[in-house]
Amino acid sequence: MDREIQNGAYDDRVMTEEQIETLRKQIAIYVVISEQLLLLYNSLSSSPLISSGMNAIESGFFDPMVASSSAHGMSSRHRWTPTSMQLQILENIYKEGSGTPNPRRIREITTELSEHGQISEKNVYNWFQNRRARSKRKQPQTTTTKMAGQADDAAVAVTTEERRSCGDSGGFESYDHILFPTPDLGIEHLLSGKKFMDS
Amino acid sequence: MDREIQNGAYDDRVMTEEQIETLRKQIAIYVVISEQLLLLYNSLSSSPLISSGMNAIESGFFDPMVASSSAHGMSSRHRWTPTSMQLQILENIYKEGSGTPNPRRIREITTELSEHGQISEKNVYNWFQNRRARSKRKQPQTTTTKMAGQADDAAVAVTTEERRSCGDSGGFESYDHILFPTPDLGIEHLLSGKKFMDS
DNA sequence: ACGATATGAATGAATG
DNA sequence: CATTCATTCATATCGT
Repeated sequence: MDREIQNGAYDDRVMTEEQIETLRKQIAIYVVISEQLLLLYNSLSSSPLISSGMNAIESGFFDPMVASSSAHGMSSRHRWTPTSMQLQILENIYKEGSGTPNPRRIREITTELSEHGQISEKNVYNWFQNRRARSKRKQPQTTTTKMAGQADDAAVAVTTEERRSCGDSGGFESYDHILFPTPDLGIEHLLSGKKFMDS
Repeated sequence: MDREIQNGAYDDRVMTEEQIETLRKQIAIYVVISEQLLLLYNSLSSSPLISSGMNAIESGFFDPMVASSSAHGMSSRHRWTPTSMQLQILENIYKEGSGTPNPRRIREITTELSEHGQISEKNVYNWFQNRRARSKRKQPQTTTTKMAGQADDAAVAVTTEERRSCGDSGGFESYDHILFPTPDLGIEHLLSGKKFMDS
């Protein structure tokens, strides 16, 4: 693949491909781990975990967002916050649907989503409104409008492009506040329990 | 009608950053999932779980650059920090009564500010949003401390400006788009063996 | 180092 | 729909 150097510095990217590659590996590994664990669990437990659609997750078992909010008492649930499940579903619908959810559809969606958490039609409606409005903001970039004639930082090159099609790969972009513990969220601490910190 | 042709765009995050973010999120998700599953498993069995399917990881398969990443070399995820110059200009404009940051105006401002450092329309937009919100909520006044329009802006700006000259406007993003792993790495297939919409 | 504060950014909800 | 407001999250900086 060819990349065009816009700033003349192909080497000063904050993250090298190598690092990125590592990230990818990590993900792949986690996929495997999760699958293995799931299998393991299911093999010796009568409690259906995945067979029932991974309800454990929905039940707040793992949803970090829910967990965090509830930890705070959650008494102040002024503003609805979609659970990861709900978000995923919404994203899915958004992707296929022309983004023009008719009232009837809204109702359906709401019903469906209500199985994964508290939600109202209004929420769904708003969500789609916002989703659409916000994706409207691509970044054609091009701040070069009239950079006048200064010549200080030519290194700046907002390589913007590519719409915000982020919701795709899984629609899990709402995990921003997920606990991303320490930079070294290696699997070590996962595998060795919480003892790896001991040293 | 002038739809956002190619300029506007309050959302102009460099996509590399975004993609990396997505990767990080995915990993984070897997971390959580794995932890939960592990916990589940362990609660049911005392068997050596680690030696089961995780060997692959420990065997060095897992090679995180994690440790080196967020140390301080900083990856891409940095929030914009206005330079003193930019801040002054912003404050100026804010006070001038153009408290109505019209999209049009935003663009102008951005262009101007971009001469003093990396900045995007989104940054400007956010800045005004926050500035206004903050002013409103912050009415405690009476605190002759150092509020009002004294030297709040300049002081802070100068302080942070030099100090935080690390990833500032200079060498920010030059990286191009990174290749994205297969979207299939999403945890969908993990979470659901079924479809979400049973409608 | 940890905790408080300031502030950039994300986003649900409201308004036109 | 397009914008704007309000609330919240996350992180940088500073204080003890």
